[in-house]
Amino acid sequence: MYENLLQHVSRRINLDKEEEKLFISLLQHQKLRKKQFLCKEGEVCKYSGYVLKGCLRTYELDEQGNEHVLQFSIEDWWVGDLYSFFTETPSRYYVDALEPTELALIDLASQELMYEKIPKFERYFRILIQNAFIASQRRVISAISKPAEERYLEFHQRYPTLEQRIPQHQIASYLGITPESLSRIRKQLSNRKY
Amino acid sequence: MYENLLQHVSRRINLDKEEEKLFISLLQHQKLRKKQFLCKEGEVCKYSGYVLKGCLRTYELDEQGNEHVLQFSIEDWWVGDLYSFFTETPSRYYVDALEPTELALIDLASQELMYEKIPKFERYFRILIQNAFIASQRRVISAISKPAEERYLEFHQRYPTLEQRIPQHQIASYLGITPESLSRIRKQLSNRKY
DNA sequence: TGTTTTTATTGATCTATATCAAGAGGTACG
DNA sequence: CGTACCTCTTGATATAGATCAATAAAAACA
Repeated sequence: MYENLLQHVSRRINLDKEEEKLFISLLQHQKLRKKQFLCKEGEVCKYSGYVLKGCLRTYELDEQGNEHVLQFSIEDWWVGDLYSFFTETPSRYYVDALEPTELALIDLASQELMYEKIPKFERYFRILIQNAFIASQRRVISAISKPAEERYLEFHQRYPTLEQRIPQHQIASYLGITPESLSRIRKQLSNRKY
Repeated sequence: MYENLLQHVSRRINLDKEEEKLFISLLQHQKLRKKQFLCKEGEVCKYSGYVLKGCLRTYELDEQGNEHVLQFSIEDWWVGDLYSFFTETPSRYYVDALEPTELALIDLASQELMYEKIPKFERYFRILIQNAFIASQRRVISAISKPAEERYLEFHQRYPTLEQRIPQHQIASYLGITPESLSRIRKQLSNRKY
């Protein structure tokens, strides 16, 4: 059931069988149907989740009620609001399922237990967060410096599989443009190709 | 000389005297004059730097030769291109000093030695990077969903001291707008106050 | 299978911000 | 001390992308 997750860990650090067992024992399995929430704004995000199957989105709702997608999470990614999770304060984000989804959840106490019992777990998460941070910084640069078409092309090239699975208007939201604009951009690009 | 840095570390993890000594022994002290570079695009970023004094900026240069500021780093922040540093690949960013600056540098081999000898160092950097990641995600949301004036106000409120030290056109670049626009936004705001 | 909901497209118009151009203080420096 | 060069401001105009509105196709659903 957790083969992928254990492999994901073992690509970064080496766990012996005992350690693997401890880790697994701390996980909870959860299924979400489409549109179900992993967590909501105003609630403490109690879990970090490893996506076993499916796809989720993390988004913020602004005062006018518009959704702004912070990220998509598919198989073999961790999902959750890190800030809310670690500080146990109310989250500013919603996380919901775009597809039927299965997760391996870990709560804060368990995560801290892991850090204590198996210090190299710090390394595992340090590496993951470091990569996420690097990617986030690149997205900042894109967002502040590049026109919509270029941002779309970057997304298209970096996440070709995501683009298949996810409705266009969600991608538009991730890119910071309206669905109408993305539709026009795609049209222009496909005209230009021929 | 490194009191602030040691305090910075000790607020996150506990080091004994021996460990502190090892850490300090791996640091190199560097001074930069205004406009000098810590690293440049195309070069491997050999060091992570802890800012002892001064202020730096990390920026990207686009094809048209425009600078886009990714971040400012003042006292008690770490600076450098994490991706280039850890992968030892050429950086896409420039890092230079906006003021006369002093840094405590650590190279990759030393950092890895620290991780090996004092595993809790993983924790120290995991916590720092986690906080940086959280902040970066918030900036993404701002950049893709909020108008320039609001982004400026957020910056103004979050980094009031930075705004004093840094030329306005650098802040404009950080916000993803032109210096002209920032000038007009500030004018409007100051008119509205009275 | 018919009905509702979601998703994508297209057109007309509007607006926030960019661009281009000029000038004016400040500050650094030869 | 004067000359260069940063830095900021202001005005005129241009434009990328938003908004509003309508339609239609596709998917979900009962």
